[in-house]
Order: sequence, then structure tokens, then C-alpha cells
Amino acid sequence: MVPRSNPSSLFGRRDFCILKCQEIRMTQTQRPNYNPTEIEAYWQKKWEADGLYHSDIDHSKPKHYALTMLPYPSGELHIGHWYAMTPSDARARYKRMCGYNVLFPMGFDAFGLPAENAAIANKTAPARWTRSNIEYMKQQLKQLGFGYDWTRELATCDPDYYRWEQWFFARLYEKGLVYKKMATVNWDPVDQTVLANEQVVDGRGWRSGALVEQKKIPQWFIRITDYAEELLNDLDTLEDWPEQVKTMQRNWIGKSEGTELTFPLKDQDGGLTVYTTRPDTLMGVTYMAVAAEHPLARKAAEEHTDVARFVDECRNSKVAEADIATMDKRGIDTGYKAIHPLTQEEIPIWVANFVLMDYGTGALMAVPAHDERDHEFARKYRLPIKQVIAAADGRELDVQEQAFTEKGTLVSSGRYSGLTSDEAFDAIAADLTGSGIGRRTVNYRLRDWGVSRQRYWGAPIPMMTLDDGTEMPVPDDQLPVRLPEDVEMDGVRSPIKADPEWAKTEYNGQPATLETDTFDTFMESSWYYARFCSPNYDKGMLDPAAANYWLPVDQYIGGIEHAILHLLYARFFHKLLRDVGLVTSSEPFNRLLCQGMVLAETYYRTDESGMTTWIAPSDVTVERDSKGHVVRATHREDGQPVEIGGVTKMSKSKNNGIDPQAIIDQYGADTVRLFIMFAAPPEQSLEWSDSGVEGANRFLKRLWRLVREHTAGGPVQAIDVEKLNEARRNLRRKTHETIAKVSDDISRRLTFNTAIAAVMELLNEISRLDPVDEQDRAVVQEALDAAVLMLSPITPHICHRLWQAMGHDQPVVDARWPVADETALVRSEIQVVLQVNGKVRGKADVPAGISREDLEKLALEHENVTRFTEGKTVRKVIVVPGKLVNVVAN
RNA sequence: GCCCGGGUGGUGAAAUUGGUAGACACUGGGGAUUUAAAAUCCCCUGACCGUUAGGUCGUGCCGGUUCGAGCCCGGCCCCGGGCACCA
Repeated sequence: MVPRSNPSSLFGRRDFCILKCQEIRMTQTQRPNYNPTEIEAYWQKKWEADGLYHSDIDHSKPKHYALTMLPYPSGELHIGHWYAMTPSDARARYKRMCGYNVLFPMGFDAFGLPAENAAIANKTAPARWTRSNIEYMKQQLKQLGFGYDWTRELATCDPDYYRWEQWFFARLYEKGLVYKKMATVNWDPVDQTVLANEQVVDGRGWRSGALVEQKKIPQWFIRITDYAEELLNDLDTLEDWPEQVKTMQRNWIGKSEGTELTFPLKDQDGGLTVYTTRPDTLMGVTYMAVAAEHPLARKAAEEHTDVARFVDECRNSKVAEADIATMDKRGIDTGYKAIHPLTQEEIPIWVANFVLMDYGTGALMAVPAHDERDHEFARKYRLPIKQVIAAADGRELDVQEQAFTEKGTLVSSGRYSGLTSDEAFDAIAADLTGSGIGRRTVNYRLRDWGVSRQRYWGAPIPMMTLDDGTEMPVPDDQLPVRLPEDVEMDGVRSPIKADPEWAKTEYNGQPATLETDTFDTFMESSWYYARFCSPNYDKGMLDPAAANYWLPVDQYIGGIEHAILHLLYARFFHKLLRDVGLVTSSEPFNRLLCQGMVLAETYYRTDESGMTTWIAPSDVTVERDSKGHVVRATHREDGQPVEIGGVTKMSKSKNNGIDPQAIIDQYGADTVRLFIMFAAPPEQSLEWSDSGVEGANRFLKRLWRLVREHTAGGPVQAIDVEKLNEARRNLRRKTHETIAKVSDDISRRLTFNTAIAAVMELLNEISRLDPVDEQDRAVVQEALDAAVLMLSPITPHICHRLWQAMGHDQPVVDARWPVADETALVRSEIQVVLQVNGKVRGKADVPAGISREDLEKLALEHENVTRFTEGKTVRKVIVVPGKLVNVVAN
């Protein structure tokens, strides 16, 4: 989860300097300047000591469960983590101010491949590396002032956590939802080990450099396809999920309705079964294609050496779907023939590298005239292309040149000619069913979830094999199956596979062998949100009372890269939890926000040998011309020019990462939080900008000063609405307009950037009013109170301090969120836009309640309008009440 | 390749339901304050034409719908995410 940076070293850390509270309190009162370092350290310590963010079940309040996708402990916190966590924290604080009982937990997605790699590189154990990273990252998270309930912290590598995952897997096994089958992996023939896709670079193992092969090994699967229909249908209930994510999931599940039919084979028993979504094109079949692993391909390989060679070559292709889809389409004729079920024609059967064994039946009927892929293959191997669908609009088609993939009207299709594609679908499907060679089927693109990994750093799969060959789950009283943590990694074999003793166990006195594969780490991240409700519960996987009080999660925030896999697996797991009786809801996440990535400018130099060196943005000086265009960039050390490489995702390899610690030290957490939230809405990618950070800091200093100047004048009176002059009324209106806008932005739209902009506007208005009497100060007090409250979810430390300075006792996070006063919003005049032929020609201030007729009359007589309508005839006048008038004239 | 997004000034962005394109900031320029600097405050800052008033153009490209399009429709180009063993 949150896979943003590479595993990084443990070095270069600073120790924390905890200041004594009393000393800070003194300096704060004596020195009114904004000093974020002191304020933040003081309040963070106090919040922790007071247990301010601890939450428990409280039926007297509505609950709100806020959650950020849990981070992978890669070494240190980076801006990607801040970017995900800051809006989460702001929302949690906002909800608390609105009177909710808020749960906001944090933990670590601790199993995974990077820990193994780091362990090898640093000659340590994955567990040590991981736990040390967690400790460091936790300190950094605390420094940013996130209001996590740390009493609920969990790490997925803790036996107390994965123990229940193992227990749950056994329940799924009992329910028949777990099975074992052969499945393909990347095999490194030199290291004799399974490689992750990431470990295959240009078709070769990343350490050995050997050509990777496909290999089939037995693996455990969970029947997610049993839930395909529900996973698809329930997307419709997720009203507060981004449409984009739901669409991606729908496409991933990929429900299609089609026909399965069997072509008899010439001179052979049995038949070739295919699945097609386009039975209407059946008369256009000119060849068949099977996957290299298909039994028919294997059989042909035994008989023909060239087929055998081709099938063998296919084993060298990568397993990833993207690689299969983009590689050259190649194939070979098996020499076998199928018989067309309707025409009795002989059809050649080919082996093709683009046919997926895992989808449908591993074989397809090719209709090159009406399918792009089949067309490309047919052209390459000069196979016939036969048109059987004509365009519905009757236009001429040349299917020899290009496939026509739309639906249309059947031609050259015997008795089906003249039918539309949809009619033919039904007719052909019915005929195939009638003659017993086919049937209508529903097919899903979704495949069952293979959870076996041949790696060490994961939760052991709790299965064992008895001496008589019986496979069974490890009994509950022997759980957890513990992963040994004090191990040495050799980079090739998992320590639990290398140690012959580890797997030895027994069952009722009978010797047994433990499974040495571990779970896919998506298993742990599929239910952590539920465990957070009762993280220390030791009588079961979940405490039902806690789970059903807090679940589902009300607001879930994380990267868009998790739109399909993690979110689909977690939805699946939740339904499994429900069906085992542990939760009552059907979906885990009510509302979802998916975020963009963090980007930064890159700079580089290329030396004579062509080696590119990436230079950190902090080491580069950028010169601009008077228009702000970048003229050149130079290295700070030698003053020589560097190349500008464009804006890309922050990464170690491009050396454009930002060190969070240095920025917090310089400006404080509030400034960083404000910058992150102001730079862009959270769905968009975030572009780092040093000057933007300075701007955020400037704004906070300005807020600090305005409050200090105001409070220096002592206590204020209550506002007397009757006595307000126009300037005061205007500021009050601005205050309440801002409250309405910010509330909507934070609660409904999640656009913190526009919320902050609105508060900035309010502050600009406050600065413009020069308070001369007590009523002025009363209106300013109201405006500043509102500004501090509204900014407090985003910049909690400074606002906490200023809220006290404004004369309030309770922590700002327990203050009530302001509510807009409708009476303050009333306007007597509004501005309308006057257009002629859609172009803005003038503006007019009119009474707020002006009638449509009066507005039209006013527009037609307005000097700026008549200037452009003179000599023309007015054809039409469009009036949008309260907004604009458009006069159409020619 | 397939699925899903995105493209608006020098820069980050705003425009919420088809109705004033560029709010709010950053950068840059000018000014005030200061012995000086920092900090702070004020003014200008899409392009072009124009002394002003004002005008013309402008939201990746081409076309369409509409009184009116950044927003809707069709066709492209470019960038990003995912593609099942990175998390």
C-alpha cells in the first residue's frame, strides 16, 4: 500500500528534541512572533499527554470513521504520505467539530518484497528493518500533528494480526471458497526461484540476468469469482465513490453475455469449446486459435516439432497482460481442423500467443472481418477474411483492409442474413442450444484470486499436508503459524523453505508438513480497516460490537493506483466477513477519495560517455527573465548550467524527492500542511514548489499578526446587528458567505484548495477594515473567530494557539464548527452581466428582487447594449434571473 | 494493446447545474517604509491593438450542437494511472 518510494537507508536521522512545556509557555507569552517550532512541539506533546485523539464507542453521538490507506514502512515518510494523510486528518478534525465521535487510526502495511531486498542489501532481517522503519515513521507522523488514535496502532506483520487472517482463511476453506490449482509464475532458471513481475527486467531475472521462463506450480486460490455478480451490482450502492473508480472496477470484473459452443474436430474425438460474445458473427469464422497451454496445442506439439518449438518459445514471454497485449502476434498452424457447426466447413486450428488460457476456455473462434486482433493475425498469416456483418447505415466497408467491429446487419449468413446483430445473437444462440452444441453463458474477465507467494516476508499460509497426502488447514489451536523473524536472507530462497525443520509439525500424533508459501500482501490490507475497530481483541478476529459500531468506514482516502486491486479485494473481504457473521454491512467504504501523485521538477547532466546524473532541485538555481520564463538553470556548487528534465513523479531514481524533515524544521508542519492542501484539489497530482511553501508560511504569519493585533485591544462587545454601518455589514456578509462556502468545500466537495482561498479572501477583507470603534472590533472578532475555526482542520497547531488567544478555553478541535447566519447573507443589490450576441458588453447593479421584465427593459436601454444593437433588429432576449441578459440582434 | 483519468496565463490553479475565463496564490516588475537589509504594506502582471475610452483574440488540435461551450457531441494529438507476484 502507498508504494511511493524505494526502501531507503536507516541513516541520516535526527533525534527528537522534546522541549519542556513550561519553558515554551513562558516564551510564547513573552514573544508574540509566530514560532511554529515551539508551538507545534508544545501542542503535540500536550495532545498526546491529554489523550485528545483517543476514541471509544459512544452511542450518544453519531460516529465517523476516517481512514487513510495504510502506508508501507519503506524507511521514511515522504511527501506522498503527507499528501494522503493531510486531507484525511483535516476531514477527521472537521467531522469532530461538527459533533461526531471520530475514529482515526493509523498502522503499517508491514509485509512485502522491499523489506526482503533491503534486508539483503543491509545484511539485516526483514523484521528488524521493518520495525525500525515503523518506529521512525511514527515519530515523523507525530511531528506533522495528525490526530491519530495511536492506541489502535497495528502492523500487519504482528502475529496477533495475521493470526486472525490465518484463522479466517481456514473458515473460507471450510466453506469451499479456497482451492488449489496449477498456476503460472515467472521462473528464474539460474537462481531456481520465482520472481515477482517487478523482478523481471526486459524478460530477464534482475539478479541472475537469466531469461525468465513461465512455470506452473500448485497455488492456493480464493473464489472471488463466486462474488463477481455481487461485487458488480453493489457498485451501484456506492453513491459517494468516484464514478471513474466504479467504471474501472466494472470493466475489471468484465461481465459479458455470450455463447459457449463446441466445434467438432475432424478425424478426432471430442471438440474444441470456445466462448464468444459475438455469436452473430459465427458465419464469418475462418480459423480457430488456442493458447499455447491448451491441451490441443500440447497434443500438436507432441506430433510436430515446429509446433513444439513455438509452444516452447511462448514459455519465454512474460506473464503480465500488458506484455501479452503489446507483443507481436504470432502463431502456428497445428494441422488440426475443426468442423463449422452450421456450414460443416473445415476450419484450421492455430496456436496463437495472444490467446489467454485464463480467460474463457483458452480457445477462440476467429472472425477477422469483425475483430481487430483476429484481423491483424489473419493478415499476417494470409488467412481468409469473410464479411458477415454489414453497416447498419448501409455504407460500403472493406473488411480486407480494416475490421468492422460494430453491430450491424447480417450478410452472407444463409438463413440468418438480413437479421440485425441482436436478432442473430438470439437466433443463433437458440439454434446452438437446440442442437446441443452450445449454450448461452455469462462470462467474467475477473479471475480467482491467487494468494500464494513463494516469498518469505509474508503471513504463512496456514495449510498442512499429512503423511498420507491429505491437505487441511492448520487447526485453530495451533495458530498462529509463526513466521520466524531472526533469519538471514540469501536473496534466492525463502528462509522457511531453506530450513527443512521449519515445516515439520504434527496432527493428532501424525507427522505433517506446513505450507511454506506466504500470503499475497493484499490479504493483510483487505481487512485492516475492520481490525482497527478492536485492534487488541484476543477472543476473535473482530469484536462484533466494535466492528458494527464503527463500520463501514465513512471516508477512505488513498492513491488512485489502488482503484482496482486493493479496493476490489477489500470489498470482497468485507462480504466474506459478512458471510462468516462478523459484520452486518455489505460494503467497507462509504465514501472514497482517490488521490493523484506528487511531482517535482527534474534536472540532470549527461557526461561524455552518455551517463546521466540527476541533480536534486535543492542544488539547482533557476534564473528567469522579466516575464518569468526560465532562462537557465545552474548547479549551486559549480555555477555551471544543468539540463531541465521536466516535471515527474518524485523518485529516488530521478533524485527529485523532497526531504520532509528539512521543510518541517524550516517552516513547521502547519505551513507544509497548508501548502499541500492549497496547491491543488486532492484528486490532482501535487507539484512541489519551494516558493509556494514560502507563500503558505507568509499567510500563516499574516493570520498570526492579525489575531495578535486584534487581541491586543482587549475583550470585545457583542455585535449589535441594528447598529452596523455598510462596511461592517459587508464584512459580516463576507464572514458568513465564507462559512457557507468553506463548509460546503470541506464536507461535500473535498476541495480544500478553494476553502483556503475563501479564507484568504476573508482575511483580505478583514485587513481592509480599519477598526475605529467597539462595533468594528466586534465584527472583526467574529470574522477572525470564523477564520481560525475554519483553518483549524488544516493547520491545527497555530489555530489551536490562536483560538486560545481569541479568548476561548476548549481545544479548537472540540469547538463547534461555525454555521452561516442566513440574515447576514442578504444582499439588496446584485450585479448582472449584459451580453449582446453572447459577448459581454456591460455590467449593471440592480435591486436583488428585480423582475424578469424590468431586467430585460433595463438591458435593452443600457448604453453599452444599445451601442452594439444600433442599426440591428433585436431577435431575441434571453434572461437568466440574477445572472445575465443576452440580447440577440443582427 | 485494452480500461480509466488529465491537458486553462510566466507558474500552481479557479470557474460547483451550458451563463462574466483566470478567483486565490506563486513568480516577475514598480512603489512605500528603512541609515541599510530582512520583514511588512500598496499598485501592475493572458496576448495583441489603442493616449484614453475601448476593441480583437484566447481554455491541447480539427469539426459540430447552442442565443451562449473550458464544460455537451464526433474525430485526433500528448501526458499520467492500472493491467492481476511493487504496494
